[in-house]
Amino acid sequence: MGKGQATGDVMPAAGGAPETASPALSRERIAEAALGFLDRHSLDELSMRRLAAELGVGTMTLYGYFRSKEELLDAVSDLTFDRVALPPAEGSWREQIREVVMVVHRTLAHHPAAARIRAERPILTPGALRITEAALKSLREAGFGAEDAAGAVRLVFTYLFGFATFNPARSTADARAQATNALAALPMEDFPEMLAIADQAVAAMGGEKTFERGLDLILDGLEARLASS
Amino acid sequence: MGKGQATGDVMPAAGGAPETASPALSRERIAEAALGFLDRHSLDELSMRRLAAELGVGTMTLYGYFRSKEELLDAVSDLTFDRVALPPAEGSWREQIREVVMVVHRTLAHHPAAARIRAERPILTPGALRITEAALKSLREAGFGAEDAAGAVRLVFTYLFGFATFNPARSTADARAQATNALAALPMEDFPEMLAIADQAVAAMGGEKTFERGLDLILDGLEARLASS
DNA sequence: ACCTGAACACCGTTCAAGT
DNA sequence: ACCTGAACACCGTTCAAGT
Repeated sequence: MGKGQATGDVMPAAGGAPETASPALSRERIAEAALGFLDRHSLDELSMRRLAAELGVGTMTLYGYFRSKEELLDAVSDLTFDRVALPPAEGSWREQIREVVMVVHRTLAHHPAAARIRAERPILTPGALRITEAALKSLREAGFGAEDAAGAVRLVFTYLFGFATFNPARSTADARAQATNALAALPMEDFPEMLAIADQAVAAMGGEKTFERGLDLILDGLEARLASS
Repeated sequence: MGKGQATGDVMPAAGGAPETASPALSRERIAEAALGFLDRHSLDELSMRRLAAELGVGTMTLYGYFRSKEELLDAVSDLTFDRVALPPAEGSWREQIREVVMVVHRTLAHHPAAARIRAERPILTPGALRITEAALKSLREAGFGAEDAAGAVRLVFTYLFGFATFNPARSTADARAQATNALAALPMEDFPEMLAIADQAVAAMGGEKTFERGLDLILDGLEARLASS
């Protein structure tokens, strides 16, 4: 499926090529370049024209490797998740799930566009499902039923992608300042609760600690479900 | 803030105007039209040109009401959340939170684009924060500390928007068939767990039951947190 | 005051052609 | 086999003008 369509990653005329010479194009190399672009710019800024220019080729050259921009973005998504290195399955089921989730979380934090690409399109490629498979194995061995395990995986997936998409990237000082200002502008009489905990509300808007606290709460819920079955 | 920039919703020359005559333009009426468009089409399909055409005005007319497409989308988002009718605060804190979450969930399910619009932009308008305020009130009265309450609200927000964005809309038969096929194509030796529960995995991909099961698990986690503090 | 066409600087993609 | 410019049908938005 998919990846083998490239022409082989042979360097052109091995030997004293100048450093500016680029290796032969391939689906992989183009997807790689797109991923690199997306780590530096937003998804909206990625265009076939800009990407081609960055690779030093004509725009239409890319269409020799991908049928459409959508197919290219699918490849970027695959590349991202193919690279996730699964942690060894050690410790309790809770520790195992936690590790898998954190590995995916770090990937999404490092490649902010990866989650966005996936919006409304399901993830159904082997490279990505391999991660689901590992989580499922830990849960089933711990005693979760088929339905509970499937629901748990889905909940965690929704949390991972939701967090990556709807929390200010890297919770910049800028985003915090903006939020603080917006809250300060609220009328005290209509928003007593929010204003009383404004500091904590702004802190909870993003960052590692917020992610992990939410994850731990979900794991608490899973633990309770397991105990009562 | 904002909404009062319109010129007033006066009908033009009240009287025997033909039915095709449209009421005077206003920020509200344009945002309304955009929301209607988005309920029938995807976010990608909304363009200033198409929206203007649908309203029977020139494209540039819209720029007399909104400085940019982004500002228009913000208004659509505001409109959506302004309309959420908060349920009466009755019953236990858990019932109260559950009701608020379900009301927002129904809104997002009815207006699929609303969540997408919000990706990476925080929600900080009074109409939306009013919902947060209600949730916060229930949690604080129940005894949640400032940090726990802020974290709970954030977790629930992430779940709501993550679910709306990353689960196949309305879990159509089409999406299910696609998922079933993709799973059936996996090699049995690499995906034993996934294939053993394929039916449940596909069922968990979307739908009301999946949403509510995830929500109840989060509420279980919150309950445990409250009990242990 | 309110509305707008033309124009500019972009898009993704088809097509017919270049080597 | 691999690459590509021109062209088409779109975008959001600026500007200068219309009533």
